[in-house]
Amino acid sequence: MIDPKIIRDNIEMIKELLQRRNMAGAVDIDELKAIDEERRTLILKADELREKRNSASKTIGQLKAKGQDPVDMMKEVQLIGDEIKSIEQRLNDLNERFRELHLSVPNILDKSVPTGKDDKDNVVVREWGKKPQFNFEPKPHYDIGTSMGILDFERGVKLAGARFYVYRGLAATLERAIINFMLDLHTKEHGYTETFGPFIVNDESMTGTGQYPKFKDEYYRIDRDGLSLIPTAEVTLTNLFRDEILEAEKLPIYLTMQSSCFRREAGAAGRDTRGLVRVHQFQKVELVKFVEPETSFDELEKLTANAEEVLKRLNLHYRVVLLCSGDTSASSSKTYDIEVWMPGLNRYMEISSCSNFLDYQARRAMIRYKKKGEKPQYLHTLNGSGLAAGRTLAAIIENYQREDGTFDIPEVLKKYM
RNA sequence: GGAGAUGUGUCCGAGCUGGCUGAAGGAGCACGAUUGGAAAUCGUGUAUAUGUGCACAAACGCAUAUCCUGGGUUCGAAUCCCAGCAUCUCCGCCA
Repeated sequence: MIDPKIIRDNIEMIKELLQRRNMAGAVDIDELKAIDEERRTLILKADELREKRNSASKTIGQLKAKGQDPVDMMKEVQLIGDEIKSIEQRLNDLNERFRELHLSVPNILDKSVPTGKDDKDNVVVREWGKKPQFNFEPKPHYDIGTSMGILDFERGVKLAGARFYVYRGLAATLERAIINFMLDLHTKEHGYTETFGPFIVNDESMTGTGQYPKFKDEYYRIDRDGLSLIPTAEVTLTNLFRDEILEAEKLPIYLTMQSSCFRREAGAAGRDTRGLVRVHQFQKVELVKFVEPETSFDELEKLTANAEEVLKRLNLHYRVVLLCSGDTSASSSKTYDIEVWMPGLNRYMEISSCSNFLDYQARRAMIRYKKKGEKPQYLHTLNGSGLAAGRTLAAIIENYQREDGTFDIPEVLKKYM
């Protein structure tokens, strides 16, 4: 959520924002404004009536204490009560609709974000390493893994359906090694605190980070319990401090957590269907930061660098892409994607996404901080993958492959095997 | 899953035979007085949200709401009723 006062006073700016984000029709800003105005007059009205009722009730109490029985006055106040009740009912409806619309308004974009329609308009900001050269035709990871007997897609389908897979032997061990390596790097060298929490969370948590209410179709929800499987540990980590006021001295807070991530991938049918690239369950090491507002863009650069460091140590060629206005997610004000080179697929593949949400999530989730002697204010949240483990496994298989159909283990992972 | 108990401010803790209680008392914290300095002592202050006033913002004023959450009864609810949630105890179950 962005500050409702900003919307109130800058209708045109918000409309422009929707244009740039390629979601012009997605939110009815005029309706939002109209509802906001109506609810404010009703709040005023209701408050005035309550004031009247409070003072009248007080008088009634005093009169009764003196032994009188002010029947007329009580009748009168009862009518006020009825009026309040009907205003409250209308107000409830309005507030609900207002919140619905308000939650749908995307975040303000940072000035540095290029205007563009989709991923074709994203801007490559840097590259690291170079594409490996092979004196044979490099194969995709799923062919290598399947023929080695370490990736089993058929049995994944048998167990759970399309886009599920099974790791056997080396693949399972290697992914575990990847996760441990990444966690060690982020905790021992980058200053993150290793955290572990629920993979299943309630609706408030899913709303706090922006998954609900708009994108309900993309996640697995257990309706009888009102709980959802997390699509990323960002949900668990960012909601840790929901409805809390943190002391300023505790900031910044850096957290990392490994989790399985569950996504329906609705609407992605037919895209990247093969292999480990797009699946319903994958493992990921997540990075989340809670910071003071003035520092959040510096923190974004550092966060992205932390994720890049994983690829550098694995010696995998990658590039960093600044997402354009149309490709940046609604909660984010600025996002860098890190894309690793996949020789077998012959393209770059997103392996991390690092975003600065400003106070957008903090406002939804009511995460604030307080300096001594000052009022509480919303802090800024950031997150990034550090990295997606399954895709890292796929990248290693493709980049480290040998002509004989097997692959090497990156040097830094050997001690984890 | 079954039975019972509990749920008040930063914390402890009164109130719960309905009105004068945003909430006694204590602790903590902040500031001030006292002191050569400190302890002790004394004084003052110590929530959040929303709306509104001041051209805006800050500060401030006013109003409303908040005693786990949501409903209800009542002229009026922290106090009564209902539902939910959480914690604790006992039983059941279990990696």
